[in-house]
Amino acid sequence: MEIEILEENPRIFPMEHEENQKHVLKEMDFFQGSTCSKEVHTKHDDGDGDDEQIEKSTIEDEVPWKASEDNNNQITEDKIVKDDKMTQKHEMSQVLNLRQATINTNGDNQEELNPNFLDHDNYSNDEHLNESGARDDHSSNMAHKKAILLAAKKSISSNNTNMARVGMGASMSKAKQSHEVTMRQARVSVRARSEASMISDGCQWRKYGQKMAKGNPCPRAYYRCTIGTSCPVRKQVQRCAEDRSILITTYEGQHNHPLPTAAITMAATTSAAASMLTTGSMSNQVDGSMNPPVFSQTATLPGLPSLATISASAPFPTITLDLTRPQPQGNPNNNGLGLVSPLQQIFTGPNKENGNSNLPYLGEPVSVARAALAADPTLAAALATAISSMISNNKGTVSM
DNA sequence: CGTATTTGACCAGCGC
DNA sequence: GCGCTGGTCAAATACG
Repeated sequence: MEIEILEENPRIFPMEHEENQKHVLKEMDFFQGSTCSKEVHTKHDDGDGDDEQIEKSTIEDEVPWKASEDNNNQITEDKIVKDDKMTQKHEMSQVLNLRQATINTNGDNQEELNPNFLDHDNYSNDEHLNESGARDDHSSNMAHKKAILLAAKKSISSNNTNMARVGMGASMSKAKQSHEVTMRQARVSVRARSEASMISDGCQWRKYGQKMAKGNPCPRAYYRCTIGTSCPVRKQVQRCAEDRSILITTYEGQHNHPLPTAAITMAATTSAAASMLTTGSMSNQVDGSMNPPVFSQTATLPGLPSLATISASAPFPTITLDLTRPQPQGNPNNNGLGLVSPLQQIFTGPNKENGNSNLPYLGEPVSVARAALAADPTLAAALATAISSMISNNKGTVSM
């Protein structure tokens, strides 16, 4: 798995904002008790057998995470207090937010429903929406989207500014261009072995293009996020030229909407890995400048010599996680995906032997997720999302 | 019929 | 300036 972070603040979803946390809490409450994954996964199949397989795999892959969620319902109060203490560490805030979103299933925050939540038109469980009173006028939103797009096109045609473009097409308003410049600087690349045409990350994507890239016989597919209204997040999917069993997924931009439950649940676990990657001794190995982030060299993440490296040609740092690489035999902490010692520590608890107890301990529920992570390369996408979120929250505290 | 995908065309950036 | 390349658009097509 390879993760490239090209900007200091690559927030896929700015969880540190209170409103967004409320979104998450509301969503978790909202979907609680529903059958796993049905409510958050719409059909992705285009009619052929392969994608049908993908859909089935997605549902099956959801199960361990649902189990993790259920286990979190039984989490002790002590553990919650333990989590509260974690909030004192700014660099741990993302983990806590995600965990709280996971364990808070009693609906305490229902009255705090953010009206913006109603703007998201792709939560497919309309029945639940109606029951909760949060009606989603899908057709109305689609008409609104089209109106916005038409306005944007008119704007760009009559307002030929010299604003710098960031690899975008021609049909974009000045305001949107400005937005894109800010939002699309983030980039996260994931390398994972997968036979599927696209790994499932809990989000909804719509394909908008495909190109043959130079030096690779496999076409590169372009997707955009369709969950939020005019969500700027894009992703590219391409098979590795050297090893076509490796799927390279590159995410770019920040989601402007709450993540679907499936993505949140996965991120709740994988954010632990993200935390490990973006905190601790990492700053010892890279340039110490705080802002803007500039890497002067390639660094190997501590404890993850074959999983994660950081490198960049300034000013864009690159974190590279490669779960496709084989791991040494006989390592008791090897989970098969290269998530050796430090990540194992996150999953199993603080390792007092090496003195590094600053890493987040997610407790027993995550052991289920660990198994899922070991068995499911699609979680790489969730990890990428989590890492992006973590790094955004670590701005100023993590040297990148 | 509405929505998603495909695919050729178009545009901008970049190197020569 | 020109050609190459990557990224996006949008009409055509497929699908449920």
